[in-house]
Amino acid sequence: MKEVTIAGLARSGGVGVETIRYYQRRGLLGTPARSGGVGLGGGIRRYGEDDMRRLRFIRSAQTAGFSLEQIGELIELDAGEDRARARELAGERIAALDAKIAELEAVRKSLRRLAHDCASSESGPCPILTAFDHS
Amino acid sequence: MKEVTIAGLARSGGVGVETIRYYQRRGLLGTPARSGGVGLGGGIRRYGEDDMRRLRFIRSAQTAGFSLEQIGELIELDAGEDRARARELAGERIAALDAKIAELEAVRKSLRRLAHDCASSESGPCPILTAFDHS
DNA sequence: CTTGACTCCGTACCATGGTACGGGGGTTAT
DNA sequence: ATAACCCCCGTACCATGGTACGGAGTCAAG
Repeated sequence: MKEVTIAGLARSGGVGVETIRYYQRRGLLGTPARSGGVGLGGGIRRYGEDDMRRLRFIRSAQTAGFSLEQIGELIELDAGEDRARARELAGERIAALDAKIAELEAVRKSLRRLAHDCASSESGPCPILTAFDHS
Repeated sequence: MKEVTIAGLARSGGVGVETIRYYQRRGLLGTPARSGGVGLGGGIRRYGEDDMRRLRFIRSAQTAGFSLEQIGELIELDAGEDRARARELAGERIAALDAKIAELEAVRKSLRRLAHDCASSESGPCPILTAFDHS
């Protein structure tokens, strides 16, 4: 069942070991019992498929623009099955994504025009540097 | 010629006074001489159209995803007329915007599907909470 | 000529999402 | 059994982009 150490888990998620430990501190990932646990300082923790799925979830949700705090809430919902709340969070995020995408598209459009104008006129001030004035 | 105090400038840009002062510390905005300058501590600084334009530039460029440091560079280019560098910065930003927009669109798409699935099935675990697993 | 709103400035603090350090011990191959 | 490498944990630090605090000076109105 493919159990790995913290470094393996980190690699599987494309993050650093310290990031895993950070997520544990934030309560987003659990800290498995130490195996081989021999007295002082004990052994080494082993992570399995569940942890990898959880980690992937965190990274995906993060890409989706959820903050770590919101991700924590999502994870708690997972236990509580509060579908309404989950949909609410998703809806909020979709609206925010729509707005952000529209904004970025507008910016990209004007930046493209500017870069083009700048390239096609060799004299005078570069329009990139003055254009942001008009909005 | 409509000169204002720092609070007026801040309002004109939709930011707080402290933000203006922060930009000054960062070298993004200048600090005009104090008018009424009477001895110890002097008078109050007045800001004009140039400052407002500069502030608008900063906020717009920020919306475009430039960091304050990059904005500082852009402002320096404004004096130096280095068109090639300006185009380079714009090109980098456009590429980054393209990537970010594509990413956000992908996320939005899956989130939309998920919210829909969650709404249309009233039993079992809400798919929002498990779906991020598959990518 | 005082009151109240505003300014100046330095310095400290905040949230977010990590990243680094260091002293300890564990595990594995040679 | 010794080196080379990994893990554990607490604590400190980092970048970014601000926000807050507090004492002192300034300015316009009443």
